[in-house]
Amino acid sequence: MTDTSGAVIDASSDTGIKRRQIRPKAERRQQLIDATIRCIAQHGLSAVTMQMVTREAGLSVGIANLHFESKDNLLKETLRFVAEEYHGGQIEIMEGDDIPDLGERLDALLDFQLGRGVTQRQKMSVWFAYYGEAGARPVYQKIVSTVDRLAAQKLEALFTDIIREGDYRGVDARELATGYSALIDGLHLGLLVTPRELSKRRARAVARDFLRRAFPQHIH
Amino acid sequence: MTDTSGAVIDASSDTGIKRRQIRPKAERRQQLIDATIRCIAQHGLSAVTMQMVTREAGLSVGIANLHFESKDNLLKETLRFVAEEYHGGQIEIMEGDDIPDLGERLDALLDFQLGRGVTQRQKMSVWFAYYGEAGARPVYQKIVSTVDRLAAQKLEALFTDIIREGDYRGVDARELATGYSALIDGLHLGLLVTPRELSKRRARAVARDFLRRAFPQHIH
DNA sequence: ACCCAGAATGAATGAATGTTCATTCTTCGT
DNA sequence: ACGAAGAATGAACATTCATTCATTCTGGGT
Repeated sequence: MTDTSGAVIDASSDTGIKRRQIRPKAERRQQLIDATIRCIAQHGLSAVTMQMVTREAGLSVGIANLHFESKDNLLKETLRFVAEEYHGGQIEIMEGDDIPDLGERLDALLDFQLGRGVTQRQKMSVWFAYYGEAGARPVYQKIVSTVDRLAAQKLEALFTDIIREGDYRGVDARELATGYSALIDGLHLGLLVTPRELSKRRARAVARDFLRRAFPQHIH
Repeated sequence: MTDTSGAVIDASSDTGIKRRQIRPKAERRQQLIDATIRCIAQHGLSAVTMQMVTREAGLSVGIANLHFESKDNLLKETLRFVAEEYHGGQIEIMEGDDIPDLGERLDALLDFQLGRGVTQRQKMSVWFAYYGEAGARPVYQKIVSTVDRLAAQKLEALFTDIIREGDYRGVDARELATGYSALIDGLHLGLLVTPRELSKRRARAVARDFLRRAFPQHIH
């Protein structure tokens, strides 16, 4: 067997022959999810095969059905992981009291949403691959909307605090939160599909502009 | 042969047996593209098969490879059709001098973008199905970005005119156009994935708010 | 040193799908 | 009325893929 992935885990002998390793279930699951993310990003959701994923993970084909029941389930769990990572990160920033200044907290949120971690092409590809199928797959809709709703509530709460602090008039927190979320999603799309036209730098500027127009005292 | 699609075209005899019809190439192509759109919306891009599409169109499997060379090509042409329909409609409104008032023209644009025609779940599903694959398929990226760039230019031009007319200060047409486009994309996403949380009505309100904040004299 | 629970493997299987092409059928010009 | 051009058909074929499971292997417990 030729190891094309180059991911030799145990190179105890210099022969390059990969030794079988036994690892706990949780670790293998994560390993497979990570490999799935890379495969979706590189080949697209519709082109992903089990062989592709398991080879990317440096494992055999049987293992995927051992830890996840089926391909469908693996894809579902991968979406859940990405969704929770993204929304979890946002929520942590929004409700975290480690940043007392509300303006700075907004900045941190923006940095997270359009910064290194999330905006990596890999993660964005996965994100939108699922969005694309969501129209036809209620399961995906449910996974996304569950975490999405919580994040939306936290954002609304943060905006409400900011509106109170800045005594802004004629601004509806809920509507503004909806708009901001949509704007961020749209910018992610732009970064993914037309990276030539929209740099990450400019995307950040656009998002900051939106916030500044709404909360001029909090964003400089 | 049982006709499950119920699309009996020629019912000249009351037997219900579908008669073979010969139609010009262009018509069949459009028929197949329309069927493809419906299939993608209902089953998702990754689940679409040639059998599914041709049955939906009420035709035989061979016909698809007669008018398009391959499945890949059919999907490509379908994307091109949807992209041109959407962006073409926008551009027509933006550069159309049949609406002299710039504020009204903005309204018309918004109506088109979040109105009946485009926001149908069918079209949105198709739109985002391709976005999802765009990360891995340069062909899709190219098709979308080509029409996208033109629409972005027209929007920037419209905004520039409005800024001049309203004498708005501290507003950059290009940046605002990027933001508005992203906002509309994001709202489409919300309508598709979380229709429970975001109604079409509210999406329109959010978009109007964005425009009002930027061009208060033009949007009431 | 030995054993065994269960983790890991990958060849085999069966189902599904894209594509081909020999054949049938329609239409239209003459 | 006739014939030819080419549109339409769908059974057949080759390929690809998800899933299974008999077998092999590993590492911790005794």
